[in-house]
Amino acid sequence: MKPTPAPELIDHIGWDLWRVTEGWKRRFTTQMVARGFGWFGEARGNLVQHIGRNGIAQTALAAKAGMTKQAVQQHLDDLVRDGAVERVTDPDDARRKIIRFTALGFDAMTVANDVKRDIEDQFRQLIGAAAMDGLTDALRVLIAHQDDLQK
Amino acid sequence: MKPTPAPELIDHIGWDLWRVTEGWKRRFTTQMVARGFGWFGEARGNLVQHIGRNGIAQTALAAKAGMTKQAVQQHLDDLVRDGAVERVTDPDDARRKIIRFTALGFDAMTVANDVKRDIEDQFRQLIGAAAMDGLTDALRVLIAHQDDLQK
DNA sequence: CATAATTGTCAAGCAACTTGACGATAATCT
DNA sequence: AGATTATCGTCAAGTTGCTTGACAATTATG
Repeated sequence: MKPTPAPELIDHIGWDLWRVTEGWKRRFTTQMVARGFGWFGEARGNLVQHIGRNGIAQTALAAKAGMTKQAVQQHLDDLVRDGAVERVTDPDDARRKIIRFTALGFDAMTVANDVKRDIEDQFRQLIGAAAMDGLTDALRVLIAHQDDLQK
Repeated sequence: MKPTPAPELIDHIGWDLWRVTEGWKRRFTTQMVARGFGWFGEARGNLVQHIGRNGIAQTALAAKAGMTKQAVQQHLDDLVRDGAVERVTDPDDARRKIIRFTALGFDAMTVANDVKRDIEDQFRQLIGAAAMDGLTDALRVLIAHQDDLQK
């Protein structure tokens, strides 16, 4: 006697975005594990992508990654332990320590880039080249205006 | 002298997706707080959207939300404490407890739906109606094929 | 009716953060 | 110059959102 299955759940863009993003992350992590870089997890990937070719100081890295310096430090402890990056004291400022990729770290980044391209290609195959371009453009515009709609 | 082949970071779709998704979540949470539903946080929102109008058992809810029943239980403890849902023992099965919205819970869902629509409208204004439709379609296709590209 | 499965629960632990406090160093200001 | 102020990295502890493991109560199955 209880009909009314009623659509109480709105299908919203945020939910769609979340699911696709989760799918992307899951695939990326799976692929990195499969290629022997299992220590290159999700959180570390998000951090490590801000380390440039020439290295970066921890605090600057934290700012770029949008995390506290303490959070960054904890991830870096692990990354140093796994041999992906190294901490070098800045000769110009004894307080500062520069984070730089090791050879292993560069390898991981190269593989990560390959994986990203692979996933992107599969996306493109699924929805078509035109839709893929549209998707990218739309996301870029939204990102560019992220701060405008802060409120 | 730098013989580094140096893989500089490529701009990938996953990063774009992540940033837009984060922006969406941040805005949603901010708006819910502003409208007096600060207890309706991000994790709870993801869970609560699977509670139907007629309620649902905890284990079934966990399956829908893709979490363990223990994780669900912990969120429900909070939601019960905040008066958003209630646990009712199923008359047909004394083991089972049905999770149902209270009046406050329904209010929260209504407000949440409004907020979602608002954000969606702002997105549409930014990128245009056509691009918004394309975005939604693209995301839906990718979601639909999520399992195909499991590997 | 004995055994197995399911439901919810208690407990402990882990990952990815956070805030707070602090010593070492560098920059700025009298 | 010296004294204050700011910055950098670090140690410690707490929070959130999950996880795995164990278990009693209840229902389903042989």
